[in-house]
Amino acid sequence: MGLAAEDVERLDSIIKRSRPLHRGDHLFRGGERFRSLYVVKTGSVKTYAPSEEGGEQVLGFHLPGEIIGLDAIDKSCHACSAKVLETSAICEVPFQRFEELATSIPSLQHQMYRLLSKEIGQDADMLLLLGKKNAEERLAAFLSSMSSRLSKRGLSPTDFYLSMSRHEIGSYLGLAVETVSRLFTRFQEDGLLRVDRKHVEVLNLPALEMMAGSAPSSTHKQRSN
Amino acid sequence: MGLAAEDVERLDSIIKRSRPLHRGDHLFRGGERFRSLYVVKTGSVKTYAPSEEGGEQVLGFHLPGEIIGLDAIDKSCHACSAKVLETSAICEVPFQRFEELATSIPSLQHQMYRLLSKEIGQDADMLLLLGKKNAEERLAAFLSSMSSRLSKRGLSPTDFYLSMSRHEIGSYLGLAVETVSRLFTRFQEDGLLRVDRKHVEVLNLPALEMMAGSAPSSTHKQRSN
DNA sequence: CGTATATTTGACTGACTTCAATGTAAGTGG
DNA sequence: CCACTTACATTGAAGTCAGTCAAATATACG
Repeated sequence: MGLAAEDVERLDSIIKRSRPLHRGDHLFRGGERFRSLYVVKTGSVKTYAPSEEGGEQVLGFHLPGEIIGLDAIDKSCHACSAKVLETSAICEVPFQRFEELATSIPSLQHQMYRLLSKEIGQDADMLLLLGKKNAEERLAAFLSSMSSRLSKRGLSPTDFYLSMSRHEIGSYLGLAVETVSRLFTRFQEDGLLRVDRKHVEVLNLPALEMMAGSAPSSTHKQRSN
Repeated sequence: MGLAAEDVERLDSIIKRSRPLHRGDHLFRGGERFRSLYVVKTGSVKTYAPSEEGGEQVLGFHLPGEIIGLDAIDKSCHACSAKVLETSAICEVPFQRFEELATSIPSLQHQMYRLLSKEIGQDADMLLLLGKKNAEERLAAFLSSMSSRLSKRGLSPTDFYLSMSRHEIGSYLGLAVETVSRLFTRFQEDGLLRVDRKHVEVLNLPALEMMAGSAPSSTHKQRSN
């Protein structure tokens, strides 16, 4: 990270470590005042915006090492809600104190810029996915992303458990639950995966990544706007 | 903005003002090294990612007062390209120098965080649009957005020229050109707009905003995942 | 062990895309 | 100034992917 040892210590001193949270617990809800950023240590979290008519739009899934709440700095109150998907350890970083600290540590400042910028870049990838890719490519992209993010944390890139439901995956990818389910079945039939409920074994990662990279599998390509 | 006069002056001193740029000029291209942020003074700019097969995905349209390039801070090279849509005045802000300056002006630092965070929030809105809204709602949202952004700059919220083509609008909204064209026609038939080529007169802004707010107009609602 | 919830599977439908053709504006050069 | 070219926009017809509806399983949980 390029932080001196004493700086790391100072940063460490403002971080709050909570006891483990459990499935269904909220880190924050839409409308609440923004006070802290949250870092996932273990487990997983989803962020979502309650859309009209009770339905919810899933905005993202957050795995270990990832940060939650960056979108709330601007409005100083949360526009979305964050809910824990499985028993998780989450660190809380009070933003006000963090900002004061960052003022005196330029390299921390820079890291923060990069972090915010990275989030914007990832959103652009997602925009591309939702704007141009078909159902098959979307699920392939989702699984590829999970694979690479998990492996960054030293976990298996080809064998993992999905903590979110098919419905949540569908909401995130802009697809109906049924479509997600059918695709899992098809991917399995095609020998790309072995799926057992939440458990996924990726049998052909390169093929999955190829598919995700917006190379339509079939001869006809839709949505080539 | 909450900046002292002398700070404003310091900020002003690092900004480069270029001569007017013209339709088709690039601010930067994907792959180039990131050096500066760009602020639109007058005119408009589109950012886009060249997708495979020559097609391009439009990522955003940038109007006066808006900032371009925030996504490149992280990777220190541009992931997308930025092209001027009409004769425009653009300011260049060398990021390195900006960052140094921000270190000594905490309120500028804070503004920068807010700016980056706001961008993330807007991307989330767009995710929701692409994930859940139908064609009609998308175009309504696009027009509402244009209207409100223009009026923020003191321009008419109900009478404006679109500097981008129907094709670019379609790409941005994840729709085919033909769909966009048909919707313009329909909106006009329904008395929401008067359209003449690039010129748009909004006749019923509240109705348009209502439509954009994801309240399906017809009785049947698709994509209610 | 029974009830609620999640997932899967099938049949059908429709919104939007694709294909195709025409219309309109803008630009070029003789 | 007017053919010619090119790009953009509109409109119609037809096809398809993914959504909706419906029902059967499978799983979770009190």
